[in-house]
Amino acid sequence: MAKAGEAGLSERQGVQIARALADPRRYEILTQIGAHDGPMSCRALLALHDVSAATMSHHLKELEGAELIAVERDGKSMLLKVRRKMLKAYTRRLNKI
Amino acid sequence: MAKAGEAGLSERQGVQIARALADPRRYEILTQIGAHDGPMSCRALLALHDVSAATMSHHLKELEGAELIAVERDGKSMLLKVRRKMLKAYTRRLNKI
DNA sequence: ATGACACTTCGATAAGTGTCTAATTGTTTT
DNA sequence: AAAACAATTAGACACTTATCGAAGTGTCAT
Repeated sequence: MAKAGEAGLSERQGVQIARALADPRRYEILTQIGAHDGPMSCRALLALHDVSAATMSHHLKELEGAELIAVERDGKSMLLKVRRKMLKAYTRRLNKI
Repeated sequence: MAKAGEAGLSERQGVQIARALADPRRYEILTQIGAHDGPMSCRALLALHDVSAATMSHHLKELEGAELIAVERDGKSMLLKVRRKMLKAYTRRLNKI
């Protein structure tokens, strides 16, 4: 019996993750959230990318939609964390090819 | 061009692989080549997809450009194989996030 | 050589996407 | 309440891409 965390991704999830990872900026954003010490804010990411807040918001929504990041809100700020279990599930799928 | 072994992927390779995997049809093509017993031909793939030969050619070029498949020619036919080392290198990169 | 087969290339098109500015919503501070 | 701050939404634009049909290239069979 497989553990909950090892369940396979749905078709839709697979596609959404692949799409989310396909944009270089989004990939970079993901690595930056991952490398950050503790949850990262949208503001902190904006300091690292020369794009408008609207564009950043769009990218974060894609990453959240793909469930590659977890988003919490703390007052005005966002708290962003990488969902590594999701990444792991995705790579497991790729390695089955 | 970097080898797929233990060496990391270049930035360009990472982006190209992610993009290649982001189209559902291309992902399916890749799994079908992988599931096939021995090298697969373009013709065999065309039997599985309702697209023109031109479109299939385009997708195979993307997969080849990303180095996700190896392409050999045998007379009229193509011989397609999955380059699993490349997939492995890509998943290794993702799991480092 | 002629024709059939297996792709490939070209030009076009419709749909998708990354980006912006401007306007909006929600939250904290004064 | 008003101003400031953080993020979102809406609408627009430029660029990319999945797709096609048609014409081209290389290979095998007759």
